[in-house]
Amino acid sequence: MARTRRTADLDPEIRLLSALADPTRLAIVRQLAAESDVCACDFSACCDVGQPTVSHHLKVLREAGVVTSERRGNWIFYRLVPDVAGRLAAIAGGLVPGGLIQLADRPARRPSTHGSIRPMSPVAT
Amino acid sequence: MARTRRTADLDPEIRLLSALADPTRLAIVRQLAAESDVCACDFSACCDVGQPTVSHHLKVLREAGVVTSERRGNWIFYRLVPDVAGRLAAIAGGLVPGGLIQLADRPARRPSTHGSIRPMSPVAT
DNA sequence: ACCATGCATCGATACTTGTCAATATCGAAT
DNA sequence: ATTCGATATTGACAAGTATCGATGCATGGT
Repeated sequence: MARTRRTADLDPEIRLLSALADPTRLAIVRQLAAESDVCACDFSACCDVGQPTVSHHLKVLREAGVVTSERRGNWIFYRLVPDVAGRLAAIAGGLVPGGLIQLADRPARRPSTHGSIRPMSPVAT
Repeated sequence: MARTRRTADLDPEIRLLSALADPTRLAIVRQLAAESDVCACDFSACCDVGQPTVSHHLKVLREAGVVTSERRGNWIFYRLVPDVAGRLAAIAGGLVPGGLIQLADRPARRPSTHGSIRPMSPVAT
């Protein structure tokens, strides 16, 4: 049984990463970054998938807080939520190796629960 | 039939995003960002999954170019590949709305060409 | 040589997801 | 009201994947 896999109730960062981790959706998002105001009908052209599929991906992006939609007459225009790049950059910032978010202290390079450390003599208990 | 869903042969950016878009793997990567040199055995503790599952996720991360492994005695230590944060930040940079990569021009806020949804040659009006 | 330990691999299983065809809905124009 | 065009929704299906138990394979200590 899968333990924690529900996409719905995950934290926003996983939602954001998941939303972007698909070729079609990344293409959509990039087109939005370039044009900033794109009709839904334009995506089917760029992404080589059918209309229902585009609609599905737009819904995923909407629910992940990546895009917003606005109806204008007969068609619907999409925009990037402004801080998407910032949110992604923040995740990247948290991954800087020697990072800014240094933890309190790092006792040593050793496995935690395992008696001793040394690469040479792990004497269990 | 799924059209383009193989994780294996996707472009590296999708690979990176997919690798990070999982709670367990993001936790692993964050611990690596904080400690920079972690024994595989420590991840099972932090992530609340079994050992084979951790091993699987580490493999995914390795194949996505996110981590490297080094055997030291009886254990295997993992590290973040240094430029992971940079690669993610680069993706974020490509998503800046008014972005640096502005396209030529945006004549107006209008759908490209209507009359058909499917990929077809744009009929200039 | 043998055994113990840490990690990877295999096989199975359940859940998730990307896709499409068909259909419904919504807004505008007639 | 009717019709038409643009999107969304539904239902179904195939492929992906996260997980686990069992097992295999190194490595190091006895």
